[in-house]
Amino acid sequence: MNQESAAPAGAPRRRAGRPRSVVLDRELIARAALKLVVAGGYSTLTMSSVAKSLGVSPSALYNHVESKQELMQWIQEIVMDGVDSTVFETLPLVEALEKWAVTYRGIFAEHAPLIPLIAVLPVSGSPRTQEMYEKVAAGFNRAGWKQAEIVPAIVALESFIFGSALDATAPLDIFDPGANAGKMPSFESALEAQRATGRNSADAAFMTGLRAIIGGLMEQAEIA
Amino acid sequence: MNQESAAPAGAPRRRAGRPRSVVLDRELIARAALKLVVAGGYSTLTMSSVAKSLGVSPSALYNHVESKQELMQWIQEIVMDGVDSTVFETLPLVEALEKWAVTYRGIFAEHAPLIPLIAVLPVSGSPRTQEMYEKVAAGFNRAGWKQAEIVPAIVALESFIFGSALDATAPLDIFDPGANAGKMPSFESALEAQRATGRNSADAAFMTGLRAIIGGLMEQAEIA
DNA sequence: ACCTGAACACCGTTCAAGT
DNA sequence: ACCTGAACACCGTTCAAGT
Repeated sequence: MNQESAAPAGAPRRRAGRPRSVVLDRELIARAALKLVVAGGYSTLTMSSVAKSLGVSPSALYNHVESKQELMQWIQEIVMDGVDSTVFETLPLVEALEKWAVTYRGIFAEHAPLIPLIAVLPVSGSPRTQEMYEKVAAGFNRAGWKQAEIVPAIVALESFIFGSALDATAPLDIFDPGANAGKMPSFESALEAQRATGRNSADAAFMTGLRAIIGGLMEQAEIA
Repeated sequence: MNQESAAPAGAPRRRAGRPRSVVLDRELIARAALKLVVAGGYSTLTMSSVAKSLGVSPSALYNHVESKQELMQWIQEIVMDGVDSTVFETLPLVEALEKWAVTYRGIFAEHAPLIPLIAVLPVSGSPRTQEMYEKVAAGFNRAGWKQAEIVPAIVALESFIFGSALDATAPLDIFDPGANAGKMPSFESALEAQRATGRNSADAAFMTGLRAIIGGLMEQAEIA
C-alpha cells in the first residue's frame, strides 16, 4: 500500500507551466461571492450563481465550503475588514467610538442580510471581528474604564449600530401614515417637523442616538 | 345565462346548521401561523405547514394571502399587539420609555426573524405600529420636546431595541476566543470581569445601553 | 367564491462516477 | 484530490379544473 501510493519525495505532481484553468479555494470563492453581492445584492447570491461565476458546477463548491452559511461567514470576514478600528489607537475614546460607529454602520447598511447572522455567530470563527473587539476594548481600557463595564458598553454600541444599519435600508417614506392619515396627530406633526429640517431621517436618528448613547455611557461609567 | 345562475334574492345559499368544516380567513391563517412559530420557530413556518395545520392544500392559502411575506406581516401585527404603549399615558417619559423598551425588546427577541422585515416595512400596513408611534410621540410631546427632535429619538430607540433583540438570541458563549485565546488580552480580561458579575451579558448590555441612550437623549433634548 | 392537484421554477445539498 | 451530472428533498407560487 505504502509502496504503491508513494511518490518520489518532493517531486512535482504536475509539470510547471501547465496550470489548471480553475483552482478553487476559499479566497477565490469568497471574492466571487462578494462580487455577486456587490453587483446584484444578496438575493442574487446562490450556490449556483457563485459556481457559474467561477465556471464550475454547483456541487464542486462543496469540496471547499461546508454550506452556504459558511460562505456567508467568509463574506462577513471580508466585509468586517473594512471597519476601521485603528482610530482607537490615535484618538480619544469618545471621538474614536464615533468614527468607528459611523464606518461600521455604513458598511453593514450595505450588507444588511449579514446582520442577523453576525449577531448570532461565535466570534471565534472571525479573526477580524476579534481584532476589532481587542482594539475597542483597549480603547476603553486606556480611558480608565472599569473592566466589568467594558463588554456591556461594546455590546450596547454594537446593538445600536446593527439596528441602525437595518434601519438605514428602510424606504424614505416608511412613516407615511397612508389610510390612517389624521389619526395620529402627535406623530404626524413630529414627522412633519423632522421633514422640514431636510435631513435624512435615518441618518439624523443614527447621529442623535449615537451621541446620546456614547454620552450616556460616559456619564454612567465609573472610571477606575 | 342570467336566468340560470340567478338565485332568489336574499335566499341563503346554504341551509343553516350545515356549516363548512373550514372557512379560511385572515384571522384564522395568521393565528395558525403564529401557533406554528411559537411551537417550533420560524424555520418550521412554511406555506405547506400552515396549510397542513388548517387541513387545507397549500394553494388554497393563496385565495386569502398574497404571499408568505404578507403572512409574515400579519404575524407581526399580532406580535406588535403585545407591546405595551399605554405606559406613556400614566408614567413620566423616562420611566415610560424604559418599560416600553423592555417589553418591546423582550417580545422581538422571541420573533427575531421578523426584525429585518419590520425595519423596512411601511408603517401604513400596520395599524398597531401606528398606534404605538402615536402614543410614544404623545409622550415626548407631553414632556415638552421640540417637534423636530421627536422622530429621531424614537427611531434611535427602536434601532437600539431591534439590535438588542437580535443580540438576545446569540449563544451565551458567543465571545469565547477559541483558537485565538491569549491574543486579545484587553478584551479577554474585560470579558472575564463581566462574567464574574454573574449577569447575563446580553441583558446587562441592554439595560446599560438603554439607560445610556435614554439619559443621553434627555440631556441633548432642547425642551421647547 | 374557494378548493384541489399538478406543475413550475427555483433552492441547498448529496453522491456515485469519473479523472 | 477534486470535478461533473443526476438526483433528492424541499421551497413559494401559479393555474386549470372542479364544486
